[in-house]
This record gives sequence, C-alpha cells and structure tokens, in this order.
Amino acid sequence: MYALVDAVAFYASAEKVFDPAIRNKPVVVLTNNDGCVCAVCPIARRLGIPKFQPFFKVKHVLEKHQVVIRSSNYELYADLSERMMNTLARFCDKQHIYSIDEAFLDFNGFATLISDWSNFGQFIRRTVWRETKLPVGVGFGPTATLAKAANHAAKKLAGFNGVAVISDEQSRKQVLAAMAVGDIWGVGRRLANKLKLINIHSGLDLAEQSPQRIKRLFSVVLARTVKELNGIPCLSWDDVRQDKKQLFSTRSFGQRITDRQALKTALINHACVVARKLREQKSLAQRLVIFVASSPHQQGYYKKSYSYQFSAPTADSITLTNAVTDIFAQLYKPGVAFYKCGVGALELSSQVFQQRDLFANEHRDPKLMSCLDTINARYGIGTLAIASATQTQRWHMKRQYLSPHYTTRWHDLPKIQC
DNA sequence: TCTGGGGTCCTAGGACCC
DNA sequence: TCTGGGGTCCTAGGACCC
Repeated sequence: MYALVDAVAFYASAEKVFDPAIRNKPVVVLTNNDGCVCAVCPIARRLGIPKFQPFFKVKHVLEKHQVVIRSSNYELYADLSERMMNTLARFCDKQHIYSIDEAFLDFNGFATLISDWSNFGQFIRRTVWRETKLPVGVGFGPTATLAKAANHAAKKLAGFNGVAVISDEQSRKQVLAAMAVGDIWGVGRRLANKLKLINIHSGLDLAEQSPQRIKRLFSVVLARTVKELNGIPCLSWDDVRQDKKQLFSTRSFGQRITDRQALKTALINHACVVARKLREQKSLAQRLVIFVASSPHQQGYYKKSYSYQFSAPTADSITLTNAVTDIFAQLYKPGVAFYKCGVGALELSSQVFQQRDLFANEHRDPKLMSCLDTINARYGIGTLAIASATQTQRWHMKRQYLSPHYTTRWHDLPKIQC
C-alpha cells in the first residue's frame, strides 16, 4: 500500500500558520515577482478565484471579495515543509519527498500492523495538524498513481473528509468514476482533450482501456498509467524517487535589466545554485546550458542560449561560474531589456561511479566544495559564496505583499500579546 | 503605465554524414 | 534535373507537474 500525503493549498495554508487572523479569510499567494496566482485556499476557491492566472488580470476580482493577498515567502514555506516532512517520516521508513508539499510513503509490508487505513489516515492528518498547523489530505492506493487519485478524492470529492482509501474493486471504481480524466496524474490538458475525442472522459474510462491500444494511440507512458490505474505497479519505488536527469535554476527579474554586469551576476548566481543542487544529489554535469531572454509578451523578443561542454563532468561551483564568464559575451546584447535568464545542468552522471579522463586537466579538490556546503548547511545558504556572485545586485524581486519570515529571522519572530 | 512562475522530461524535426 | 535511404546528434518547443 502506498500513501500520498500533501498539504491543502500549501502556500496559502503556510501563510495562515502564524497569522490566525487570516485563517477564516480567503487567501491567495502569488508567484515570484507577484506575477501569477499560484495558491488559492479553499475559502478563496469557493469564491471562484482561479489558479495560475496573471495577477494583474484578476486583481479586481480579489479586491471585490476582499481576498488576502501574499507574495511568495519561500523561506517560510521551505521551513514549514521540512517540519511537515519530518513529522511524516515518523510514520514510515520509506518516504519519498515528491515536491515541497507532497510525499509518498511506502507502506508495503505494513498490512499486518494496520487494520484500518482510513483511521490511520485520520491519525496522520491529526498529527500533522497538531505539530505544524498545516491541513493535509491523505490518499492510499496499491500503486503510486492510485494513491495520487485517492489523495485527489480525499481533498476534492464530497464525503471523504481528507482521507480516501483505494483498497478493493469497489473503492477503485468509485473514485476513478468520479474523477475527470484530466485529473489523473500524468494526464494534462492536451492529453485530456485528445482522450475526450475518443470518448474517454473519466478516470475509470481511461482505466478500462487496453494498455496496448493506448500505447499504439498515445505513448508507453500513458499505457503505464492505465496499468497503474488497474492496480498493476509500473512505477517502481526507484522510478518514483530517481535522481533528476537535468537540474535548472531560472528566474524572471522584478524589473527589466539592461545592465551587463547585473545580468552576468544573475547568471553566476544561477550557476552556483545548479552546482549546489548537483552536489546535493551527488551528480556531475557534462554540459551546461546558459540562456537569457527578453519578455515574450513584448515586441522584439530576444532569446539566446549557449551550450557549454565541460572537458570532464563536474559539480564545482567555480568551474560552472567560469563557464558562464567564458561565454557571457555571446549572450549579452546591449539595449535588450532582459526579462529572464537561467542555467541548467544536463547529461548528469553519478559522482560515485565516475570514469576519469586520463588526459583531462587536474581537477580541483572536491574538499573545497564540501567545505563550502558544510559551512552553508550550518550557517545558512549564502554565508560563503563565490565573490563574483555577490556583486551588487541591481534587480529586486517584486514582492509587494510579503509576510514576515516568522521562523528564519530573529526580528520576524511572531509576537504574542497577553 | 505596465504588468505574465519555475522545474523536469520527452520528442519531432532539422542538420549533418555516408 | 530531380529524386532517393538510413543513421546520429542536437535543439527548440511541447507537455506535464506543482
């Protein structure tokens, strides 16, 4: 049995944790630079506030309903996420953190210990609420995809009260029949539209297709989903928690940038983030993609990228930084109002099983990077950094509605009046 | 006045070669 | 003059997720 546990409108719920005054109000959270609405709490959802719409387009609706608006406060969310994941980890020795607010728990082998999965799910919910004040939904199923479906039912369908269990044919069919096919994990809008054309509307409709036919008409990936929906596990635990094959760091700017040095500094920062992510999953990159772009929503869209091959796979911040410095002149164009830039690591390999190049230049001692990581793990990311990444930053993220960093800054600690 | 997220993976099709 | 096959590698863009 697998469980998928995730928070209800995580960012919006996180904003409510230390601000009880807004707990019973509609709350939305915006993406970086206050660009789009990315989290809508259940109260706001009932008012019909849509998710993933540009903020400026829905601002008047939010004002009309007096919705509480917050900018993304990732320091807060990351900290609360860690607390939630730590709580969940106590329930199961096999936890896979799938995203900032979701974790799979592998309960295979627990059948003799747990007689009532629904009760157990409620126990998980109560515990997480007591310890973190985050509301979560819990879905149980014999495959990861069915656990996802059960989780969807737990939160969105009537009569489940936050926990849904798919344990037999009846519960499987009940949940899948009530789900639109587009809500199945792995089926997006495009695929959903195509499926509707051949009369597949619900999750159950999809589950009842023959995998062979789906493979022929669509892809192996969707055929696997069909099997998973029938209780046949196709995503092994290793698949679910596989290492990333690419790692990116990209961001749009709060204001457009034309300054050469500012753009370069931003790219170097992204390179350092990517290097850190590489070391976190013990990978090395053979190739680095570096790109810059102006706004696609404006006239004269400028976009350029460069693919940089390393002589040997690396996860060294200095080596990645040097790559950016080397090719920067080929990306920068004076006069362009840059809107976005980023760095991505491709062709990753394991740090552990490494084929060394007999003729490559001598490598920097990896101890330098592990020293940097150790210090930053102890005192916070950014405590120790590459000098060129810390040049005066001339861009600021637009975060007009930012809440305090309740848990990560001394002067932001919540104050209680007696 | 203007404003539009971030990340990962896959694949069709172009470029090149023999 | 026009058309023809098969393979590899690379990249832009599509699709999906949260």
